[in-house]
Parts: sequence; structure tokens; C-alpha cells
Amino acid sequence: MKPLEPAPFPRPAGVREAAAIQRALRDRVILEGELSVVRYLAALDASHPTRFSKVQGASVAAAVLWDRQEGRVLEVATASVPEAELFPYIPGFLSFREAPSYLAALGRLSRRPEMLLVDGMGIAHPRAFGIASHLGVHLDLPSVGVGKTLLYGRPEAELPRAAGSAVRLLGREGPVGWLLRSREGVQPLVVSPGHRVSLEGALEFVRSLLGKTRLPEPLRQAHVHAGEARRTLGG
DNA sequence: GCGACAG
DNA sequence: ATCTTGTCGC
Repeated sequence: MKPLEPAPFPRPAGVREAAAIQRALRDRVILEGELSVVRYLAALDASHPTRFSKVQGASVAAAVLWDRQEGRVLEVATASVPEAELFPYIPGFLSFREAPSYLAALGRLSRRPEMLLVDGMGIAHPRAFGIASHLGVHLDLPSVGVGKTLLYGRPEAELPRAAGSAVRLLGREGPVGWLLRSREGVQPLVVSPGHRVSLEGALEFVRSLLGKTRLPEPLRQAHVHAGEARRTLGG
């Protein structure tokens, strides 16, 4: 990250403190904005070695800088954080486990992206502050969450089978995201705004990145590279 | 108390 | 997330 050093990402002592941090930061989320003019984005995904692998367990992250205009990968950066430093995986608190390695990978890109596409939830989260929102607020960047399974929210209606169809996800106080059928016959993606983007803007942006596979292409690339990086390290 | 539970 | 080959279905 060229412009400025990212603020340190605090590691909570437990879920109690983690939840308090989420509740304290969620009010900073801005659910407005549109991303149609974004050209350079960073897609983030992580891979984790099983315990008892060659190297110590770790979170291996990949940040893929994607050129939306050219429709191709410009740059790939990876980074890992030792298991000993990681917060455990607890549903609802994913950001405290994976954000540190994501931030490290992002810091190795030659430039700051215009927005972040994150594997996980935005506001479709029990406390409206999933990992996409957390990273977006932390770095003051627009962000969108793309999850593979549902964590929070109820589909407003039955999702049509056709590729590209979407239905809203409803939380307690209103819509929190979308179920998006990225391809015909596949399990839907969970799309939700992270930060500085509207509900509709998040959906349209993800739609613009869909290719021939279930996941939007930048995230699929990040997934592949995170896995390769992990195996290269002996995981 | 019971069920749910991103990666 | 990870352990894993071939196989069924669009």
C-alpha cells in the first residue's frame, strides 16, 4: 500500500471483545455508492494448511490485482501469518482470523486498488459487520463480500434457476444482501455490500465480473493462487 | 434451552 | 478451510 501505512489490526482476546469491536465499527459502514467505473480491484482469498504439515499452520492469503477494463490479472501478491498469531475460526468472527494475512498481501501489491472483493460476508452478518465490511472500513475502501454459503439473512423469495437471477436477503432491519445464481444449476453466491457501496451496487458489480465458473473470475484466481502458495510453502 | 454457524 | 478419484449431470 503506497499512500499510507495501514493502521494496526488489533487481535481481540476473545469473542466477547471481538463482538464489541464489530459493534463499535459497524456504524462507520456507508451503504451508498456505485462501482461501475472501478477499473482496478483486489480480490482476496485464503488457504489454510492442515495441522501437522511441513511448515507450521498458517493463513496463506492471495491478493489478486484485477484490471476490470482488460478483464485480466495484473499482479498477484501472497503473504502468510503463523497459526500461533491467528485468532481461531469462529463463525461470525472470520475477519479476526483472516484479515491480518489479507492486509499483508495487499501491502505487497505495487498499488492501492480502488475496491476490495472479499471471500466472505459484508453486512449479511449477525452484527452487520462481516470481513468485507471490516476490511473496507479499516482501509477506507469500497468493498463487496462474496460468500459461498449463507451465514445470516433469509431469502425474500425462491431463487429462480436461471443464471444471473438474484433474490434479496432480509435481515432484521431490512435487506442485507443477495443470493445470486451466478451460473445455471449451481449453488447461489451470497453477495453483500461491505463498505461504500449500495445494496444494488454490490450486486451489479459482482454480476459484471462473472465468467464461466461459479465464482467471479478475480476471486477464482485468488483462490487458485492462495492454494498454490500454501502448497509451495509445504502446507 | 435449542438451533444455526462465512472460511 | 482441509483430506481426495472417479463419476454423475447440465
